[in-house]
Amino acid sequence: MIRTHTCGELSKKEVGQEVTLTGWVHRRRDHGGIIFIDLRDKYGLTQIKFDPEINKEALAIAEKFRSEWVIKAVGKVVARPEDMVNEKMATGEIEVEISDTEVLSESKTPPFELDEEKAKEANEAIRLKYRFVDLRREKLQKMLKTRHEFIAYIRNYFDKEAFLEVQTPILANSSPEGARDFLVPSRLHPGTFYALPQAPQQFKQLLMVGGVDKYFQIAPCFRDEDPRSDRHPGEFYQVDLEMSYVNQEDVWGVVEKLMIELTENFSDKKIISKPFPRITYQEVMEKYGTDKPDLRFDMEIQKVTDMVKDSGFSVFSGAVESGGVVHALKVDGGAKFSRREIDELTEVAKTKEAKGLAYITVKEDGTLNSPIIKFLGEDLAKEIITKLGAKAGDIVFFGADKWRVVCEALGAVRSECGERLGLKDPKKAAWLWIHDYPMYDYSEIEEGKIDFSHNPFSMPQGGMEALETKDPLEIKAYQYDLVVNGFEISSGAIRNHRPDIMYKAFEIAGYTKEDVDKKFGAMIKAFQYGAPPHGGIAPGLDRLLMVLLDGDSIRDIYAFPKDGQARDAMMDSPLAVDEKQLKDVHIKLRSK
RNA sequence: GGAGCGGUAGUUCAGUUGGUUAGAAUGCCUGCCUGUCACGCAGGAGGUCGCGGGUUCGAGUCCCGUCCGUUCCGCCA
Repeated sequence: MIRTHTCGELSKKEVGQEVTLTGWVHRRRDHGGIIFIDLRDKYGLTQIKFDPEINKEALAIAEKFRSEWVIKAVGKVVARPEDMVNEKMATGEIEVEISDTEVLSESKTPPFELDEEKAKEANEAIRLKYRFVDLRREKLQKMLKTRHEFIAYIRNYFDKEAFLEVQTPILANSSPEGARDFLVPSRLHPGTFYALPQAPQQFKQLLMVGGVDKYFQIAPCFRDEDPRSDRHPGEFYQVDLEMSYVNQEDVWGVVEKLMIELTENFSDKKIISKPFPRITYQEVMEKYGTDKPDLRFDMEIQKVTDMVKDSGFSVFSGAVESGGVVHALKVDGGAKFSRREIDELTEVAKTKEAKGLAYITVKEDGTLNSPIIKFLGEDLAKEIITKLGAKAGDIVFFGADKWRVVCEALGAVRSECGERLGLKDPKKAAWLWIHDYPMYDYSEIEEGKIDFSHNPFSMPQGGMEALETKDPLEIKAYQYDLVVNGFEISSGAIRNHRPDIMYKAFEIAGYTKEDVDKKFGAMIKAFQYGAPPHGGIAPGLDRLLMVLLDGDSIRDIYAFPKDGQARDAMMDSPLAVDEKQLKDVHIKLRSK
């Protein structure tokens, strides 16, 4: 080693020792005759001193040092004078008197300041371009370390639980359901393509058929979709797992225990409820208007359809007459929302296709204020307010439309109110399970057509009998989600391992036997050779870390994140490739 | 693909009803300084106000277009 110690470890114990330190010049304080430098490495900061009485040549070299130069410095550890101890520094009791020094590597002036105490964080675009510099900052060093420990913890957990980690192929097949694939052209087989896996879904199920019994993988997943703040473009990681001979409870048990441990070991958040609450899809949509509710605060949506259907207020009664519902959301302390804020909340509701947002405020003197009272009637308004338990200072929002629109619009308003009223406490973790997802739903693409509402590989509740006898829209699947603080962390299911039930399930969604054989040939074939019942789940590693560490963006969780356009600003990818490379893989670009 | 917000010094930002030579902090450079620790003091360099067009006597400021960034919607089994 070039160094004898790191910049984070020297203390009074080493006083008198001759040491060699290496690192970046973090800050320099040149007093003319004497120069102090805070030398930085991964481990910390140490003040080194260049003194003409110790060594004039070293001082002369140090005069040239600038920010972010990489240097080596040899000297003696000395205790600082009593009144010169720096309590803010871990190594603040000592300093090193340098007798010999050397430049290992010069640095251009950094494109942004690294000193977090001195400067605000630079724009993300410039930090991504110079990620190798940005990574030196304490915040990102901490992220890398935590991510490493997080993954190590997970691996150890599953190892102890007798799971086997198996690497599944990165070059796989395009999957017909789901997100857009990343395609990889085959050179050996002209005109054919691999696809990067959106998830190891089929492989892990095949591992169950292959007798692995309990599988997990820190699995890279690839989806070619537009990014969001909680969705890293292109690639991300899942803690993928699958177990044989299990029911929902078994999967939940394994994952819930892990999530509790991860929350408690890697965040300062207190889990609101253990065991995690379990809510059906139907109930969560009606109460919270989303299948990823933030339960750090209560604020439940309530049904008022029956109370208002004969009110004569056309917005309400009209919605009911055309098969819709009227739901209400009471917001404690919401009466203080300004007209402008209510308008903004209305815009939020409109993003979920609501046409508007009716409301009644309860003023401090208990009287009601609302543009809809004259339509609704004073008495009915009071009755509703009383029923909902609204008191002075509260506001009640109403949604009147189709069931889904009302649920989702009020759900979005609920979330926004929680945000505005400061109810999303960063010191809390509200986990919950959502289960009993519908197996089918009306297709969003084709009017009237029935399609899988979630994962086509899920086992329908009631099995073959349900498929043959029930209204498809009434059939539930053994399908579940895991949510924390309003983020969907994971989806999972007990899988359909029976070829006959599989064909039937796909038939209802409009797929023929031939379609299934063609698209899921390997899996359907495998299920004909003795497939154990199995199920699993796949928590998103990056999103989970982001939530636990309170990151603003999923990009904070990666060493080398893509930018908002799915580019790597540092490597400048994606790039055009040589004509020869294209020829090798039998690709001809369409001329522009 | 659609909508909102933004683009001024290396960086983070300010810039009034359109009005002289576009500012601050920090960084950078030079000089001074032997106990600082976000050292201090003095001086200096640094700007295609994203780009193009328009209105105007005059545009960083107003209008149109465009590019880039960002958030949200669509999309994400």
